[in-house]
Amino acid sequence: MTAGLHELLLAPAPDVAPRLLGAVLVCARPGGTVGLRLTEVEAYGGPQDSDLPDPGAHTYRGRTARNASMFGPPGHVYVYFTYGLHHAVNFVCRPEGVGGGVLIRSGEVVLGSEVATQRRLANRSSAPAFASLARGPGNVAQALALTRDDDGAALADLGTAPDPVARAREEVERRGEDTWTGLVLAQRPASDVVVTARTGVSGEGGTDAYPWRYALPGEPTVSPYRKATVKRRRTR
DNA sequence: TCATAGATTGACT
DNA sequence: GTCAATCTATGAG
Repeated sequence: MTAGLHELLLAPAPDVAPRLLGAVLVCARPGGTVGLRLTEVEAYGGPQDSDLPDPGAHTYRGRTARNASMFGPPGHVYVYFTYGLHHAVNFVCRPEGVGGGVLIRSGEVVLGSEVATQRRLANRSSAPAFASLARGPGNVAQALALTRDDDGAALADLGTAPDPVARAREEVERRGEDTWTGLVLAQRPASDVVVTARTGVSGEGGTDAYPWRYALPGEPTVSPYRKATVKRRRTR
């Protein structure tokens, strides 16, 4: 028997993150329901989380209006807006006040791929390939239709199942058209996990000192590793 | 008040 | 490989 979701989310993010691989995130909305099997996540520590402060985390410099939900109770989502056009989704972990979380970077769409495709088409000229429906944090949020409006929303514990996709499908049947967000954990934790430095994080937080990016091996839905971009000075 | 960088993405050279 | 989309937070002036 495994611990429940909310118990799991009390642990430090680097412990929680690999355990979430293979879990299925379900976002039911009036416009359609999408289920995502998580294939790539990143851990972000809170300022009080350990002896190793995390300069790559939004919470590193303390609480602001934007990141407040990261300091809230675990088992909720933190959705932030970045680069003026993308949203990204985190699960809040650690007890209230600590400020840690796990960023959902990529996943395989296992329910509602047609809905997800339609949503992704809003920003593109052509339909994305199946594997890239939810590849990269911005695309995950778009496929699931998560925005700042969902920041702080509760994450329902849908239990642990040998077949999380089947379990998710059941729950969608049972709950019907209501708006809700939930997670089914995989009964068997991934035994083989790829661990790397975090993508797109500049400075010390993006180095091997923080090997907090976790992915399932051989999954086409995992985003390619990118170094943080070095922004050049604007020429005018 | 202004400048800069960012847990990014898609289009383009 | 480069670049633009342009919100949010921070630090310098």
